[in-house]
Amino acid sequence: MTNAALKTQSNDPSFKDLLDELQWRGLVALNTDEDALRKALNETKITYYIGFDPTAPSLHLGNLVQLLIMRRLQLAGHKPLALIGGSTGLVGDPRPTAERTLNTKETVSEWVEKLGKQASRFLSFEGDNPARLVNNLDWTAPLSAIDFLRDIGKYFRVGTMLSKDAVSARLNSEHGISYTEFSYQILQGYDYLELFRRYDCTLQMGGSDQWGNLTSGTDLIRKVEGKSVHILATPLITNSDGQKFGKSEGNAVWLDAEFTSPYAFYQFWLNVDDADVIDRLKVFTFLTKAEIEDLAKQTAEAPHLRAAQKRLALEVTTLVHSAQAAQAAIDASAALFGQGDLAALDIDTLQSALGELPNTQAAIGTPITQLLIETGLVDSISAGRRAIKEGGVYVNNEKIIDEAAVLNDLLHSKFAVLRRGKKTLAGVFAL
RNA sequence: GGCUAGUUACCCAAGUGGCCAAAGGGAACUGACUGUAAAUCAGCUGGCUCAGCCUUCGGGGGUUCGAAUCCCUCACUAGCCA
Repeated sequence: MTNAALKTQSNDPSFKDLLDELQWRGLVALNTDEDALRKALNETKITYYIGFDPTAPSLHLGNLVQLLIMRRLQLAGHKPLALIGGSTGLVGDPRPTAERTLNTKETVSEWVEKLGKQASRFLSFEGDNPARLVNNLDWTAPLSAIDFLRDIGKYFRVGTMLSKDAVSARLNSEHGISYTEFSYQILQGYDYLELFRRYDCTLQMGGSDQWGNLTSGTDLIRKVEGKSVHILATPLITNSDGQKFGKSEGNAVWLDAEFTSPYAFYQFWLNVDDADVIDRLKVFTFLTKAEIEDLAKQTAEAPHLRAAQKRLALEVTTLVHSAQAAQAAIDASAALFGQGDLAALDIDTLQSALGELPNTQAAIGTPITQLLIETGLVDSISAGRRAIKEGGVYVNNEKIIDEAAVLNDLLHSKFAVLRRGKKTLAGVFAL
C-alpha cells in the first residue's frame, strides 16, 4: 500500500515559503486573511483538512489536485486530515445544474471504503506528521435531528445560507433545490467545527466552487468557539479552450485503474494542449520551478517534440499508478504509435502492448463491429457501422471500408490491433 | 391547499394531431491539415436481423385510423395566492 513515489517528493526550496510556491503553482484561488495564513504556515505546524465525498466508486483528477496540495503541506511539516464524507455523501452537495440522485447507504459506505484507500496512497502515514483518515459519519450519525437543529442549526442564518452561490444558482434555476441539499453547507460547516475541536484543525482547503461550504465552517467556528480559522480554495482547473478539464472522450479520468487504465491515463496526459501543459506540470507534479521553466522553454522552441507532455504523463502516471505501470504505458505507446509497421514488432512487445489496452479474445471471422463493442471502442453496432462509414476504423493499421468486415488478418497469427480514430486503440487476441 | 406556467435526445432549445427518430445551437466523435497539438473546414451523434423495422419527447392511463402534440391522473419544478 505504500507508494514509492512519496519518498521522492519535496517542495521546491527555491521559494521563500510554502504559500509562495502554492501561489506560483496556481493553486491559490481564494483564501481568508492571507498574512495570518502565511504566518500560521510558516511559524507553526498546523492541522488541516480536505473533504472528499463518495459520489462515485473512484476519485478523479479534480480530487487529485486536492490530494497533491495536501501532500505539499504535509511535506512542509503540517498534519493532514483526509475526510471522507460518509454523511455528506449521503446528502449530496448542490451542483449548479440539478438535484443529485441519492445513492443507497450501502453503496455510499462501499465508496467511502474505496476512496479512503485511494486517498491514502497520496499521503504519508508515517513520521512526525502522519496523515489521518476521518469520516464525518462518525460525528453526524449519532446526532439526533433535534440536537442538530438546536445545537447547530441555531447558528445558521437562512439569509446567509440563501446567498451562497451554489444555493442561489439553484434557486434561480428552474430546478430549485431540495431541503436536503440546502442543508449540505451546515453539515460541512459542522465538520470543520468538529475537526477543530478534535484535532485543532485550523485550515480547510477545497475547490473554489466549494467556497460557500468552506466559509460555512469558519463562520460556525467563529460563532461557537470565538476563533478565527483559515480557508484556502484552489481554482478549478480548466482548459485554455474553456472546456472542462479531466475528461477523455467525454468520460471522466479516474484514478482507479479499473475505470481508467494506466495506459489511457498516460495517454490523457500526453495529449494535453501546449497551452495547458505548463500549468498542469505546476499543479500535478513535484518538479521544481527551474525544471518546469526548462520544459516551458523546450515547448516553446520545439513544440512537436512534446517534451513537457511526456514528462507530465510520466510523472503523473508514476504517482497515481506506479513506475512500472508508467513504463508499460510508455512502451505500449511507443510500439503502437511507432513508425506504423505493426507487423515488424516482435511478439513479446506486441503482446504486452496489447495487454495495456482494452482487449478481447475472438475467433477469425468475428465481425469487426462486434470486436469494437467488446473492446469498448464503440457503444453499439450502429455506432460501429457509423465509425466504419466515417473511415475511422482500422485493423492492424488497415482502414476498414466494409461495414460487414470480419476479422481475418492477424499479426504473428495471434493478435490484431483495433483502432478507432487516431488514438483510441484496443487489442484482439485470436482464439 | 388553490391558481398559472413548465418537464423534449449528453446540455441548451424548437416543435402544439400525420411531412417527427424529432429544427437550431453547444459539446462529443470521425475525416482532412498537423506534432497522438491548437485553430480551421467537412461529416456525424437512439437501437436493430439497416433501401426496412423497432423503441423514444417526466411516469401511468385514455381519445384517435394516427399523439411529443388532445384528455385524465401521478410525480417533479417555477411564480403567484392562502
